[in-house]
Parts: sequence; structure tokens; C-alpha cells
Amino acid sequence: MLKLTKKADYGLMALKYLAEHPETVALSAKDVADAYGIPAQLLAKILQLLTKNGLLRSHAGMNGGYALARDARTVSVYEVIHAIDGPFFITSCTKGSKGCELTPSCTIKEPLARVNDTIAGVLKSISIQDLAEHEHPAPQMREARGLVALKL
Amino acid sequence: MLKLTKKADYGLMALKYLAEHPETVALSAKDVADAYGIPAQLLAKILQLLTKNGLLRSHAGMNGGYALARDARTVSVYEVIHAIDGPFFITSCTKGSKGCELTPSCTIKEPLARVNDTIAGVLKSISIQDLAEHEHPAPQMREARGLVALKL
DNA sequence: TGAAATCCCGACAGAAACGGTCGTATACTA
DNA sequence: TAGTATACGACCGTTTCTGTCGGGATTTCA
Repeated sequence: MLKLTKKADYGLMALKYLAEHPETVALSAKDVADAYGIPAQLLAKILQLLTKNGLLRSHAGMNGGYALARDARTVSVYEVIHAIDGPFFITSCTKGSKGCELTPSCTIKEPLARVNDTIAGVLKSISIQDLAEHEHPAPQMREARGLVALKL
Repeated sequence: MLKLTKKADYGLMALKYLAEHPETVALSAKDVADAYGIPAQLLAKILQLLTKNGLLRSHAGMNGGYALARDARTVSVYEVIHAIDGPFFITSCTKGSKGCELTPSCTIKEPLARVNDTIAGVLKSISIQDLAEHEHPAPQMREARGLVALKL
């Protein structure tokens, strides 16, 4: 419930890792998997997803691997989650697809849709770069960098 | 991924329903289940959970049922989710319990913990009463009623 | 040109979470 | 004491998630 999948976690970790190693031309799936001790084949598939969605660029062959397709500052956590886990919805029955099968019952959904948007906004406001920067134990916290309005 | 369970949905719907019927002394699980067309026995268990967590008061016997234990304004969506689905964590491996088994890899978790707090804050800022009020198609949207600071 | 490294991708199996049902015990009312 | 309702544990089928396997395509390099 309201939990990121491990795939999304892995994907975020991998992107962060790439963002932290801008000097290298490309890193193989195995490189990253070894760095974090996560299953190499699984990570490979995740990186392929990210590639297909334009977040990474891949290159086969020796010394091939993956590299960020865009500047880390322009890639949001939201995009990553979306690329890996698909459309982002808090509620099981969304107004978008098909609507709710439950009678006209889903009166709860309309307000929750706003919550959904708010959370999506939060995730969109955080970039991979943000994640990478906070690697170093952040001597002093930066000031509030985003303000999210919650309209109900 | 990042989706409410149906149980939580059902629980929110039930609480909203109760909030909308303040005149009745108590409503049975079956009453609510019938109103929304959700499985009665399942809803019963959910209401029992909410009772155990102090959000509802129950009364057995004829004309028994459930009633809000507190004013609907003081019950947050967060509390409901927490009561039904347990501790709220965005990430699979939380710092709270046991920590991460993955090497010292979970560098991603620290920043995500802040995201977690932010989302929790959003959910805490919404009351059952808020949900109930927006039943009526809300002729005009109220102004932003909450502002959530996102510190990274 | 051939071998090694690497990405690509579909299929599948085990494990966990979720949704829902059943049966029984307990409590309250009339 | 009969009927209505909550309380609670056990269980099971389905779905989702995680991870593995195997075969194929692309690139580099010797």
C-alpha cells in the first residue's frame, strides 16, 4: 500500500549512481548491479525500460552500457516511477480508465484524485540530481525548495 | 505501486458515509456495505480494525453498529490508512525497522524518507469531514486549504 | 572474421500481498 | 431465549511482484 516497488527503487538507485559518475562514458547493467548488490538481470530489464522511455541511452558491445539521456536536473523521480511502474494512480479505480465498476459508490475517488495530483506534484518536483546531491551527508539542509499547494 | 489498497478505500468510504449520517445513532456493517455494494464481511473486518484503533465505536446487538468515535474533522485520511494497512512507508526498506539489508547501498532511502514525510503530511492534512463535504458537487472550489513545504 | 561484451526481450516460476469467504464465538436487545 | 450484531481466526483463490532462464542482436576489438 502506497509503497514503491523494488523495481522503482532499483531504477532510482541506478539513475542516481549514473548521475554521480558523470565522468564515465557508460556503465553496464552489471556494473551498477554489483555496486549495489542487486540482481543483475532484473536491473538490466529495468534499465531497458528506462531506455525505452527516453531516460537513458544505451550502447551495446564492449565498453558499452548506459548513460543518462538528459541532464540529471531535468529528470524527475516521477518520470522514473512512471517509466518503470506505469501510470501513477493512488486509487485502484481511476476515473481515467473505464471509471469505477462499483455502483455510483466511488464518491471517495473525486477528492482522492486531488490527493493523487498533489503527490504526483511532489514527485515531479524532485530530480535525480537532488537525490545524488544528498549523497554527501548534507552539512546543512537547504531551504524549502518546493511548495505544494493542496486544494480540496 | 503507490496505490491505496481496496481495504483502505472501503474504510474511507465507510467513514465518509458515517460522517454524512450524523443523525443516526449507529450503522451496521451491512448497512454500509449495501450502500456501496462492497462485500459485507470484508467491510466488517475493516470496521473492526478501525474500532480497535479508536476511530470508531461499536455496539453489538439489535440496533447496534458503528459510529464515529471522534468528530469527523479530527480524523485524518492518514489515520485511516495507517489503521487499516499499518505503518506508512513509501520505500520497501525503511530505516525504522531493521534497516536495509542491501549493503550500504540504500543511499536513495534517506532522500526518499523526506518524500515519505511530505506525502504523509498531505494525507494528515485531509479529514474525513473534507471528504464528506465534497460529496455535493462543490459549486465553487474552496481556496487552497493547506500548504505543504517540501524540504530536501 | 571470430570471440567477447553488452544490450534486448519474451516466457516463466516462486513468493508475497491482496481480496474475499466461512465458521464460530461473544455481546447485546427485546 | 431468540434474534441481531460485532469479534476474530483460519483459509483459499487471484493477482502482483520479484527474480531467473534462454535465445537473439549489436558492437568492439584482436
